Amino acid sequence: MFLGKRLKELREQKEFLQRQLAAKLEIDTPMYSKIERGERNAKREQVQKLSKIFEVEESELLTLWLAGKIYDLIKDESIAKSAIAIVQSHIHEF
Amino acid sequence: MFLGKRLKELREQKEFLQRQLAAKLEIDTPMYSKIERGERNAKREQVQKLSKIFEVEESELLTLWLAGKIYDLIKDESIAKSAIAIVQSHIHEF
DNA sequence: TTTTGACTTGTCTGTATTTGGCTAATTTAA
DNA sequence: TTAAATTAGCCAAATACAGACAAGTCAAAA
Repeated sequence: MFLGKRLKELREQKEFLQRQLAAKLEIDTPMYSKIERGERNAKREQVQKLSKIFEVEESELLTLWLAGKIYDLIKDESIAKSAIAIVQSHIHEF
Repeated sequence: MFLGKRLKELREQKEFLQRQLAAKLEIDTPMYSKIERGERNAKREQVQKLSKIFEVEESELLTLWLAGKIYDLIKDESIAKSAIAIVQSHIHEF
């Protein structure tokens, strides 16, 4: 999973323990572990907190987080590519 | 919304009433109305039923349905484009 | 101008999914 | 072999959502 992989990188780089991050997010360690492995989805506010803790751009982590949510939606769909193409053609309006 | 717009087209083309389709899906008319206007999400099985009723390819409607779900996820996100780009680069593995 | 029929709006509720906590098991490091 | 860190599994609380129902709008017909 996109976000989890990056969180693990950052955590190891900064030499934090899962339980320390869990404490900062006010969840228990197993829960943090699940987020890191992509077994559970983080909430938006948690991602925002994590970007502060790790001192990276909020948009970096939020992008990975959103990508993961999209991926969960389409991962078992054979029509995934065409659905994404439709969305893209309507996104240019932003 | 993608699916709703197409459903309305098909319904008008075949001259069905909302209440007839609602009956076939075993939901009430307001519910069908909401699906058509994109105020509510159809379930996968409903989309499949509708493709049979309207005699169109199941994949056509399912693609629109999935596109709508993706769109709901990203519509308020400024980072939508980059998140989609990430997903796309990982989708080529199918 | 009433009535009728098609569709929409708003609200409520039961169900299903999500989120998080707890305990136990497993892995890793010393 | 311990001790610490991480993961797995299960249960309860919180949340989201499909669907029902009642009441509304808007046409066109009577």
